Amino acid sequence: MARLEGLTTTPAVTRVAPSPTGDPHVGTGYVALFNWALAKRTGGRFILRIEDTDQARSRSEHEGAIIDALAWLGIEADESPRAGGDYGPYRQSERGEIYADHCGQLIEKGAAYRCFCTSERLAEMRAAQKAAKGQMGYDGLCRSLTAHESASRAADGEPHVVRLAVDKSGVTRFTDLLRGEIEIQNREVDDQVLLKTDGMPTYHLANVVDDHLMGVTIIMRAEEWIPSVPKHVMLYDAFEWSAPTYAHVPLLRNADKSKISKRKNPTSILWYRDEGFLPEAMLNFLALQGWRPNEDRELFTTEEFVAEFDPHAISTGGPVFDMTKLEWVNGEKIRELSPDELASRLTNGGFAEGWTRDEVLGVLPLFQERLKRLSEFLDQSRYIRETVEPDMEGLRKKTKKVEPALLATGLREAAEVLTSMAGKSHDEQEAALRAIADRHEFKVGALFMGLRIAITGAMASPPLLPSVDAVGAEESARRTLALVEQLAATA
RNA sequence: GGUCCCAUCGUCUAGUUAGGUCUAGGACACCAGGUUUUCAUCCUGGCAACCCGGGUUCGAAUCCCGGUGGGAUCACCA
Repeated sequence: MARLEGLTTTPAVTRVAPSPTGDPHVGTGYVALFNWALAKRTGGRFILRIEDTDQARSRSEHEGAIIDALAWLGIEADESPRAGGDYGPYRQSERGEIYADHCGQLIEKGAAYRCFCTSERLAEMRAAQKAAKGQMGYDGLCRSLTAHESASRAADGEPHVVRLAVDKSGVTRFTDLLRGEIEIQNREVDDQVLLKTDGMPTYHLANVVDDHLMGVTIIMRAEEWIPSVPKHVMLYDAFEWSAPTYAHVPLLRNADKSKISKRKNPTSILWYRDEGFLPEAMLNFLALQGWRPNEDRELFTTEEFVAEFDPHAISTGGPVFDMTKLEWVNGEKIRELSPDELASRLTNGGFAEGWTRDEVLGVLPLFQERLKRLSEFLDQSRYIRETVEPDMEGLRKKTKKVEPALLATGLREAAEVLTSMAGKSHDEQEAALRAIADRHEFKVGALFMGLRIAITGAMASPPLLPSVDAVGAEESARRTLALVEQLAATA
């Protein structure tokens, strides 16, 4: 496609510009990671700008949550409301004068005009356009106002917005790094509102002014913005600025291919954190949605990603968010961690309530290869701390061929072995247990399954003898004898 | 509906820029087998795709055109 030489070698100034209107969105993380990686790789700057011009929906607590969530992923902005920087403020609500001033320039140049139309008139106009199945968009009524009338009505305090004066003839072309040349007929472009009645800019104005003033060199954002690029290009032209490079990345999708949404997928980064997904797994997985290293390899570290990332290589198809693959990546990353590190993550992340770090470390060998999410730890390890209701039905199924009385006898003897041989090697213990089954002439598997269900409660559980160690020999024997009684009671 | 974007296994993708090396490669998932007292891990193998139709060409997954399908967008939200 539109290959840009030097893109990965000249310092890039990139940005992510979330709106603080909800929980930190996984899509924000997705776009942020590409922008961050390019800036980092090229030794440029990565800016986190808060687009809070929608005063009704923006909430300040979301701003902090977004910055924190990105930091959790390992994405730290060089410039942001929190980090500061030379091109601030980084909160659009604090840049009102800048927009007003630039908007004034546009009006003077004739590239924008005041519009006094009421929302009622706009609603009627749209209804009529819809009924007539005609072209949608502002009809340009206020565009014919004389400069004098426009200025004096504004001076009288009449509420108004400022609109972009689009030349409806011709076509606007721009190049997208991933998609090549895109052209849109100007008649399709609406006289977009640039400055709202409340004096705040809309996205279109704010975004262009800020990106220019902050020195942004490449805009990587979601593809949903493609249709509005002509408006931005017109603004750059009107200001006589040169436009940055555009790269519209695909949208993350639900299983039905629609744009990823709360209803069909967890979309909050906080949810993934609280479920026990590792930030490095999350980042690896997200990067995989459209990008991959040169070799056939899907697991990589954040450092490797940064070192190799090239925006040209992002694919254009919208990737379906696959939780199963995320879990696989997470499991792999969990297994890569040192037990020490994993124990820390478990305790610090609140996934081992009631356990000390050392206690966790002690039993970790039983669970490290079994965890897909850190949140599973408590459930998987429950049997170690408390008696778990044994799966009697499972036991019956697995020991069908053994005389119940015989099995009971075997289990009683096994309980005896567990206590008498406590502290001996697992090999010796196992040999003794096998001898029991052999003596009574039934399958060793049945005996082990009985013990397993007695001690861990379930048919599928961590290795038996290490579990006995973790539970304690006395307690294990007690649970075994309890099972024997339960067996007799139900027989 | 208008406009724009996209289109390789169920899913993520390699291959498309410079057409042959592609009887289309890898990974997840799934299935089968091995290791294991269960599960998990690990190992081996298997299933499985170039949306359709034309054209260009000796040759097309790759280039062109037309369909079809999916998506996004048409706000004083971003």
